Amino acid sequence: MRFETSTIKDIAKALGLSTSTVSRALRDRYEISEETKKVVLAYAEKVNYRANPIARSLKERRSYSIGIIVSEIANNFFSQVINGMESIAYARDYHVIIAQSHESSKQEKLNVEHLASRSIDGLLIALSSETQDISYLKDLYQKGLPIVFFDRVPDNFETHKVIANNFKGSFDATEHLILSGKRTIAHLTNSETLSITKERLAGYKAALAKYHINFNPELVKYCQHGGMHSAELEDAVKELLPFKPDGIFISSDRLTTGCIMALKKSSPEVAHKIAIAGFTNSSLVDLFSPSLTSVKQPAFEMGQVATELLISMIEAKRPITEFETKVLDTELVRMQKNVGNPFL
Amino acid sequence: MRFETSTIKDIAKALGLSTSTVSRALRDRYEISEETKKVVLAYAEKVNYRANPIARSLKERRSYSIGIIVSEIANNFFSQVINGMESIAYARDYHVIIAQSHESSKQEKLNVEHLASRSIDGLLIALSSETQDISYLKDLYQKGLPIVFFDRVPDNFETHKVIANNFKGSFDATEHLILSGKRTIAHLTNSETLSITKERLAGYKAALAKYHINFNPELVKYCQHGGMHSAELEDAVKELLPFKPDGIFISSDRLTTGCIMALKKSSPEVAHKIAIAGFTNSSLVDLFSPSLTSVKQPAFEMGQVATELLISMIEAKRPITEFETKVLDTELVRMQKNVGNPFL
DNA sequence: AAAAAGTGTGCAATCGTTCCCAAAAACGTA
DNA sequence: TACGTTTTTGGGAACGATTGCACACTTTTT
Repeated sequence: MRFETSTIKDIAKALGLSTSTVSRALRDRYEISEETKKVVLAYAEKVNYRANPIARSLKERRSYSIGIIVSEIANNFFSQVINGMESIAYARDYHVIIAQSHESSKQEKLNVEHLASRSIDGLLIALSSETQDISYLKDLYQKGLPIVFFDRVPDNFETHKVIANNFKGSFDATEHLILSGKRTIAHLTNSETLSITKERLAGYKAALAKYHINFNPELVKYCQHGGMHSAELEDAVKELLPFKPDGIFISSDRLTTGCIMALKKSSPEVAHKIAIAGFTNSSLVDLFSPSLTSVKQPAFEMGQVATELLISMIEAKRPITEFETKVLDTELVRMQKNVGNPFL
Repeated sequence: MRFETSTIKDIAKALGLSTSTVSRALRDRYEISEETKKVVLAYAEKVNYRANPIARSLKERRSYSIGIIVSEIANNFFSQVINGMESIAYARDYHVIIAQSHESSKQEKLNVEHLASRSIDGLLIALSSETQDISYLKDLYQKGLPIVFFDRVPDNFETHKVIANNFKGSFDATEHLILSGKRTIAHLTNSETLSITKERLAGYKAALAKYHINFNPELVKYCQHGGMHSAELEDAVKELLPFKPDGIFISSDRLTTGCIMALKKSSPEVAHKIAIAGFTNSSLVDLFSPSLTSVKQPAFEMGQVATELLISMIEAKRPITEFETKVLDTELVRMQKNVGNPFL
């Protein structure tokens, strides 16, 4: 079960050189004669030499790999973010290791520690909806692991962060509902502890205030597990319906699709009467019935920006003291009236 | 930028033992006195010792990690497969590295070679729709890398494979369309070279034959890039419409959603008049309008089975000579008549 | 012509483990 | 007591790469 790959030693032996010389020729470092370099490179090419990244990692104490933690890859938003991350990472000769927390803080910690022990050079993480205690991340950070947060960020952690303009996205979506004549607008959202939850709630409230609509806390429902359990969502929807909302603003991808599903299942007769606006990056919204207004996050770009920041930290010569929080604008995609109408 | 973790050497020094002894105590191998073992384990626990997987990989020439190649993680089917793989891998102390081919054979090869150089212990792969030449996989396999194919498998490669019962799934879906009274049934499918394409086409043909409907090759459209380019899909749909199909059977996840989208975009007036049946593992089909009949693959289970087979290969004492191709049954989820009707 | 500076190469240590081999300790038996 | 056997431990060589240092050789400087 073992590979037969040629090593630097094999090359050295074959060419009658020392391993150091071969290494230098390959790495193109230090002064080395053009001639020997050419010979070595040619031979390396011939035997299809590939440096062993494991050995290099051990020696250099770094792995040229970046860890990514998201709650789920089966999520439009996150898979798009990951694609953005990959695009930058590959271009800069890093590769990525993806792990899923499944919205469990325990799983999250396990994954982070596993990645750390595999000598990742940096970590890109969106916190799980359960996560409260991030002290283990602080420890790792203090030990020298660069970390960049995206989407779901902690507020008591000084490092680079990349988020969407959650306040504005929520404000716009809520305002859109109001301008379409809705007055009893419910808000279905994620775990109360998440940064995105707070920011999106604030945007929702601000829009209500602008149009002098009273904020009713009973119209806000939190989902501790981010909609991972369908019962959680169905309960929330059930509790909202008695208030007869004419609009719902939903604050995350999974919740948005889950809510429509729950609505259709529990009360198909009202499902089409409630206007829905929600965060989602699903490319399939055009197919949904009832249709909805969606807030799209610049997911791909978010992944790119986060990765650029992380790599800059990794490759920084001196410790970084100034951190940025990049805020990217969301896009409001208004419901298309005729979509979902079977007679068109 | 470096971690301060304690090594086996540190423990040895602190306890006045040799590294060999400490290693043995930790690994629980060879004969070692209960007493020293206890002391070592206690101290290791105290300093929170974590073995360095990189060093171990180098020494043991294995990494306890499994490579996964799919065309895209932003695909319901594949993300579910990956979840199945993770579940088994983690339980058996392996971890997974995911890479995407984006349906490009070049990217696929690059990824595979990168994973191989990172000393993965085995590879789980679904071929890209572009892939024709798998000689590089054969090379790796011959050099000792265990490979298990799933979903899209080559026929000229002797190893374990896990696939869905594509013939039956297609047969059932096509038959369902026929039984709902459709007679001009088009077939939109993937690249002609893929195993799944051939099998699903055969199922489609068989169903037609059973009901004495002539097979018309012009009603079959292939998408070389698996629907990665929306133009490709729109063209295919446009070419099909003149034949006035009353039903379409679509053979992959991305194509199914993409086709409905294209249909709605190009000819909203007929979109709801054509009955659609297609392979998809989207959890959102209930929201789609027009609604459709879907063929669901046991994705999670497929991932589990493939991973179990792979790990059995990795851990096999002697070379394996008998290979199996596991075939898992699909499930037909019939269209719900009232779904998609805004007046219900 | 000798000293200084510059080039190209090899030696050997190192990263953190594992494991072969041998030495030491403990025990048993004659 | 002497010797063999078993158990436990330590020494040290790998695994494949990088790199500081020393050394040889060439070229330049004085």
